[in-house]
Amino acid sequence: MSDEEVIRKETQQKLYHLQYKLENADGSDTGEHVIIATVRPETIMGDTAVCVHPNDERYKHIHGKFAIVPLINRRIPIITDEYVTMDFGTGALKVTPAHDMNDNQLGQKYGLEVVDIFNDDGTLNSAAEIYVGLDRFDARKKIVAQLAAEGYLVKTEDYTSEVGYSERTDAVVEPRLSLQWWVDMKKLSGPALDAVMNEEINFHPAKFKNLYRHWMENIKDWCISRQLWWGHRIPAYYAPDGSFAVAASKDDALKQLQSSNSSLQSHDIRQDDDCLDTWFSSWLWPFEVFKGLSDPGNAEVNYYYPTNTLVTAPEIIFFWVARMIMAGKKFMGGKPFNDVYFTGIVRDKQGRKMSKSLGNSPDLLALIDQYGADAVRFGIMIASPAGNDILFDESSLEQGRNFNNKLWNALKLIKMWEARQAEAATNHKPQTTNFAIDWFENRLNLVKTEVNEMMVQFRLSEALKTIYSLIWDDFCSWYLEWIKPGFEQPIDAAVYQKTLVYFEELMELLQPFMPFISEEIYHLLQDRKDDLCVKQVAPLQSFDSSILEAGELLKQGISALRDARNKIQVKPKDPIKLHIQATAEESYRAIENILLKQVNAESIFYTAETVPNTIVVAVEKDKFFIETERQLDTATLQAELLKDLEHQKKFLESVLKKLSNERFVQNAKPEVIALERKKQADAEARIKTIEEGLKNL
RNA sequence: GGGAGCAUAGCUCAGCUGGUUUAGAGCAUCUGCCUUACAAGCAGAGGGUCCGCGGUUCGAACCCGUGUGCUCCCA
Repeated sequence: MSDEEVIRKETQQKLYHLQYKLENADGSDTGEHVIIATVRPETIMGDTAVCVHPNDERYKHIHGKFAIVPLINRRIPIITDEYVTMDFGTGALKVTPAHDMNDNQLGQKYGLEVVDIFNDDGTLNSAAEIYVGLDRFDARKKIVAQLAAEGYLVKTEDYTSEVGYSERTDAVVEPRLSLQWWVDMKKLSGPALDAVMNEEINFHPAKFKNLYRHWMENIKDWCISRQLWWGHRIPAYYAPDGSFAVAASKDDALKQLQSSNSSLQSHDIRQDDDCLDTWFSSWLWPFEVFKGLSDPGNAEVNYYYPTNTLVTAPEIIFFWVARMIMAGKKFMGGKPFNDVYFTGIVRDKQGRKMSKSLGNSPDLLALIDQYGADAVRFGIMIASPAGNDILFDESSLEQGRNFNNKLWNALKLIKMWEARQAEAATNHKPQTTNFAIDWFENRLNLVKTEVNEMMVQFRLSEALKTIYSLIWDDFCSWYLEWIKPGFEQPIDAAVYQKTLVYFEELMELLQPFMPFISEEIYHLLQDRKDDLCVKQVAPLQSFDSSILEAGELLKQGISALRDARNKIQVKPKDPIKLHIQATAEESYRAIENILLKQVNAESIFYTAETVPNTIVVAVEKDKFFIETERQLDTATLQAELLKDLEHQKKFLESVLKKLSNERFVQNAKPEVIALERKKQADAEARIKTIEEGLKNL
């Protein structure tokens, strides 16, 4: 059984002090004894040495002598090793190589005999010589009684130590030696290590390369025998004399064995009872699913191998990923896949792994009922960068649900326009909003490029965040508001058609993350015969950054004016008059209509001078003057402006400090310096604006 | 015991090659809005000694060293 399945528990035991008679090398009695302490007196029949620490003064005189195991009178050597703890028990250790891991290592080091005294069922076998057939615990009682009766038991004390129990049956685990099959890994690991270190195979995230390297450089041989009923039985066959053959069938094995012993018959040979480790079949998976090993070079394996991307958990890098790479290199002569994407483990809010015994796994179907399948996908994906565990929290599912709702409402809005657009053709003259269309088209192309880059790099949660923000912020909060016609006004047919196309393209981006709602909206927007889930993605298109910059100016202007309105408590319904002192008036031509509508201004004037009795707002290098009928609370305003002024001055100071540093100017890249100069100019302009604003109050 | 990783806002986390207006998102908080798509919403705001210390650099959340705390893996 696996070490993993051994549960160590503090257990109350008895420590028995037993005395072993000592003999000289020539077999004569020394008249002395050595006392050992043990919790498992029934294993003394497996003892093949007594070990003491070489520096232990108490035992120096017995080095090289022999001890006699009580009851069975086996003569065993006294050996010395620093492994022995002098102050535990009596400082003399009985060595039982067949039934203790550490003793086994000592046995190998000193070439000790191995005497296995147990049967598979925990009863004593004939090697024990006494109490043969008795259960180990019954034997313990009887042996203690006999040792006491015959004067070998010197002392008994209470003792607590860790004992291994079976995870499944809670039985005390008895270490035993058994015959197992192993794979020599050193021959396989080299090419597999190189493949990952040379980035022939790419790990995502790459941090797992370190872990992989350490494992591969310190690789140990692989025990592939498993004492289980279910699995592939080990294809090894044994002859009565202990010789063996590994073969695909019993007949083949017999033929092999007959070459050295022609009298062997089929009924003489016996197949190994053990099964192969489950990973021993799993490591064949990338090619044997296409019969790449059993039917080499067939059309399927030629087409599919190497595969693209393995998606798996970091905890099985060693068990599975490394071994698949080794098997691929060994049996196929090449890597099994190009990329490996490691997902995180979903944990509960307290960071615990989800498990049946803790009962902390969420009911996925119930969550899907509650939030929707797309919302559950969204909630998990938005929170899981590659290779990092995620703490499961329903609030991200809620975010997904709200996003679904947002998408439906955007669809509802656009569908409303469908009808009004039809009416529009006759009487009304539609308003033009070309800037909004141009801007969103470029914005869409830019974000598509970014998302594509992220997908190539397996930054999936970042890609989803980017798409989410494109849809919610850019499309819904900005674009739809910009093109939205006035109350019961028609929409320009061209704008409407463009909007349908944009919405479709957004659904195309979203499809891998939220397949259901994106497909549904795709079909509801326009009657279509094709399906989004199998649609070929259109090639990326370039974008015009000057239009994007104009869009940024527009957004900033709107936000700054809304913020100012908020602060001076002018209600959204109260109109204002807007005066703009612009460094470049033409940069406002395309966007002024949208700006006017979005900040509820009744008119826009361009001015070269400061406008008295207004509130000043700085946007980039320009100044916006808000003229309003409302009575203003100048005290709060002044405080706000002073706070902002302070901030800007500190900022300017830090920029100037950098620029006055000669070494910075000498060493930094020109574009970095240019940026710092722009920061300086902007900050100075803003400070001037704020100071004028203060004067204006 | 061996190894790997993590530490950034109240919470959960992004921040790719050191320089992008003295750090970003979601949730939570605060202010104002039941505005004809959406109150599961809209418009704004506040909130950070980027774990401590030392170093490299013109420049550090990011690179190096060290300490502390936590997590995972060990055939």
